[in-house]
Amino acid sequence: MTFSEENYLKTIYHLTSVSDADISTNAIAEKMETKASSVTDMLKKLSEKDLVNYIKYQGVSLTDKGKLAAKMIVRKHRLWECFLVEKLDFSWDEVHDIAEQLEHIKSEKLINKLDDFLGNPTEDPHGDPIPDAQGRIIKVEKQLLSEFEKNQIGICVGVKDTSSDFLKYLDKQEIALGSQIEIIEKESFDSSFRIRVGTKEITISNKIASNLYIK
Amino acid sequence: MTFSEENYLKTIYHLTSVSDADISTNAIAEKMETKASSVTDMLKKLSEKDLVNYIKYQGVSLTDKGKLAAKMIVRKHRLWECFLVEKLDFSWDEVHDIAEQLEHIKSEKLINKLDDFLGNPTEDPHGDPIPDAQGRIIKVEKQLLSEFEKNQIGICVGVKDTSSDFLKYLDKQEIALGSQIEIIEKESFDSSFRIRVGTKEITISNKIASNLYIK
DNA sequence: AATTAAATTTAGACAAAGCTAAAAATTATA
DNA sequence: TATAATTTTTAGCTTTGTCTAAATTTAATT
Repeated sequence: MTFSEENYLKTIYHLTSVSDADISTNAIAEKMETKASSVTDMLKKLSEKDLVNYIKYQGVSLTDKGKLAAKMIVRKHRLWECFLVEKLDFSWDEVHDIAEQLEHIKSEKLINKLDDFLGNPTEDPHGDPIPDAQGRIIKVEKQLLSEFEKNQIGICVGVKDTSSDFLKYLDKQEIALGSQIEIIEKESFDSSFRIRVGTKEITISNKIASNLYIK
Repeated sequence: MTFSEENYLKTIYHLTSVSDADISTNAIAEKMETKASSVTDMLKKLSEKDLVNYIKYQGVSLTDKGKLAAKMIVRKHRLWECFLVEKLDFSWDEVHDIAEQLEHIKSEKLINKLDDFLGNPTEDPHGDPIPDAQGRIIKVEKQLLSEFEKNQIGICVGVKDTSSDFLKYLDKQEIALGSQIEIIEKESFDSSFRIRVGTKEITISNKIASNLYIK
């Protein structure tokens, strides 16, 4: 499997986890910052290899084989992210691009040994679940902070947006995985939130609240 | 720089370290298991980028820029090999192919952090030197066991051949880096050696002795 | 020195993965 | 429902890195 094929599978996998329905050519093109015509070419190729179910003009979905392959790439990506943060002391906003490269290294033995070396983590540094060697995922039920009501208290367990900008903002506000967050006030005018993080009180926009997972 | 370009640079670097003279197209082709015509194409490209000095029909050598680039690839390869052996518990005969992939990961920060994580090793699991971040190499003077004479004693500090077969043979004979080796007898007929490794006495062929570095 | 052999390069072709522009199918709208 | 707008696909071109076969240059040998 080529790097490019792997990237397409991963993208389709991620898009599927949001929408459930078949994925459109344009959606893939947009996510991958490529052209629709390139996507069409690749879908034919992946279909040929039984990695996706593809019908012209109708969109695409992963076959079982494709889904497992995608999960293995996600597994690698997230395990490498753990390695970078926990062992090499990278911060959580720096690891994505490097993991994007490392996820394509081909060696099952390597990834399973890495898994053991890291103590078989179930989540990556952004709170996303890590599939095991069989592709099984432990789902943690979690809500967006934006769906919380006044006086509710929860623990930050993940981020939806993993962009460097967002993660650096969180660092600045001292919001990390494991932080306790309490809703003090919900401003009805702009849907912003007054929250307590640890001992500090801060105001965050609705956009921020819509990208924080709480349990 | 593409994977392919990096592989050519690395190959030229390795060939240079043996012969010193300009490298021939065929030598590169043979080492890389590709065709001479493909090599010619790539040499033009590398020359265009000032990574090699290339004159038609005359052979090729690395420029300073090319040599530094090659050293950085070798640095990455050998640091990753250390990681695999020391942290993930791979054996020394398993790491080459995986490091061959990992050496192409692009991130200076990553490789320098990995270097620190490993305690800034100066040699890889086969006894080969690891260039530092500036490309400097600590040269250790070492001899082939085959050049030793009767009654000489030394420590095994490296292997010339790093093929899995050879390394497994050494494991079987309990010869490892750091093993003390004493020449008991040199058989003039076939140039084989009777040696003492630790407490055991064994006989090894000249081919084996020609691939073991001793200090 | 002439000829043969070997090494090297050139020319032209191919597969992968991308692109643009045009055609076709689907969806939305008047 | 007919037309317009959007989406998707097709056709053809480009680049990278490879190949084969032919041409050229260098080296070896008579």
